[in-house]
Amino acid sequence: MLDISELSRKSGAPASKLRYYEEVGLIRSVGRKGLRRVFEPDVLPRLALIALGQAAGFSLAEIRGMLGQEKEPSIDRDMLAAKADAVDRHIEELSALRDGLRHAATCTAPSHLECPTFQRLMRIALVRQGARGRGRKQARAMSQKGGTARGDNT
Amino acid sequence: MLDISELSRKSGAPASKLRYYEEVGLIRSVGRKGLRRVFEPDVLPRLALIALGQAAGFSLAEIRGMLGQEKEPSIDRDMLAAKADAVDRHIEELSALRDGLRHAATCTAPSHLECPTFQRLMRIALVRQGARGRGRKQARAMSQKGGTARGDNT
DNA sequence: ACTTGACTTCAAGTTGACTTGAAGTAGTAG
DNA sequence: CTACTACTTCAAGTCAACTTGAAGTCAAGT
Repeated sequence: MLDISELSRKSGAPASKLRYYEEVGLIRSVGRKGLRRVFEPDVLPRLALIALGQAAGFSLAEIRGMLGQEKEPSIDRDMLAAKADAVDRHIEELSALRDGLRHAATCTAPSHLECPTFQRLMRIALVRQGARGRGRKQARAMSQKGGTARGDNT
Repeated sequence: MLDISELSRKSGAPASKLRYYEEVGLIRSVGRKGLRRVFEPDVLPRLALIALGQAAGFSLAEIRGMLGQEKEPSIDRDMLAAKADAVDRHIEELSALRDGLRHAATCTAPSHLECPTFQRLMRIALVRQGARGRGRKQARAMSQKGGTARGDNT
């Protein structure tokens, strides 16, 4: 059993974050000692899991969905596989970006704008921009709002 | 010369975003026709460049720094190379994550918590969490705030 | 000349993920 | 028994990157 400061120390997350996570249902404390939360040690791996999900680009809401409220994470395997695919696509995009950046760094064309590689990059960038639902925040915000997102004014 | 709606249509970005970008100094309009902004066509590649930077995980502030206010982007090549390296590190992390996710999706260990691969994943996640300045928003927020970020309450 | 509709400004709102601050409480050391 | 300190709650603030809304303006078509 851990109190919040121990958990904070061991996990590296500030106490405020841990309280927040509890508040939004990502972790649970198993009781109180006086006022103080008491955590089971298994929240540590769970926190790691959460950090993992974030690193992979998922929102806390998505992560909560993936982890469920069970004690044992019991992650949906199809979900996981789908997420892996999503990460993979992200990686491909980033690879293209990296290549483009490297090229741009060494390119001697008079202006980047005239460099074909740079132009290819731009196309990639535009594709990304145009892509909906790629797991970033605006996309989610839009989907919640219901999507008449292009019209600037009525 | 383009007006904002043409630019919006061609770039795929809503007009509000374009106004916002101008406001924060990412793009410039070269004049007005009546009230209406008039843009030179070269803001199109510039917008692509901005989208590119975002895709690579940079903040608009960073991108503004990279692009400078010159008309010709004139990107600092060392900067670019450094960014490419950063993207590369990000890719490596994501690759590990993807591998881990895939494994987790097919892993038959009684609980993920007991699976060694999953544990490795967690270590990666914790490393990521511990790493400062990895180019995401909190990191930036911290660096601006000046960093006494661990102390929960004085 | 007048209407129209696409633009304009400016302030305020939104979202996610937290942090910060004030004010209160309780286990523990002395 | 009293201080002390580390916790507690709750509301409010922050940050980036935009979006939304209200109210105004102006160029062009009829």
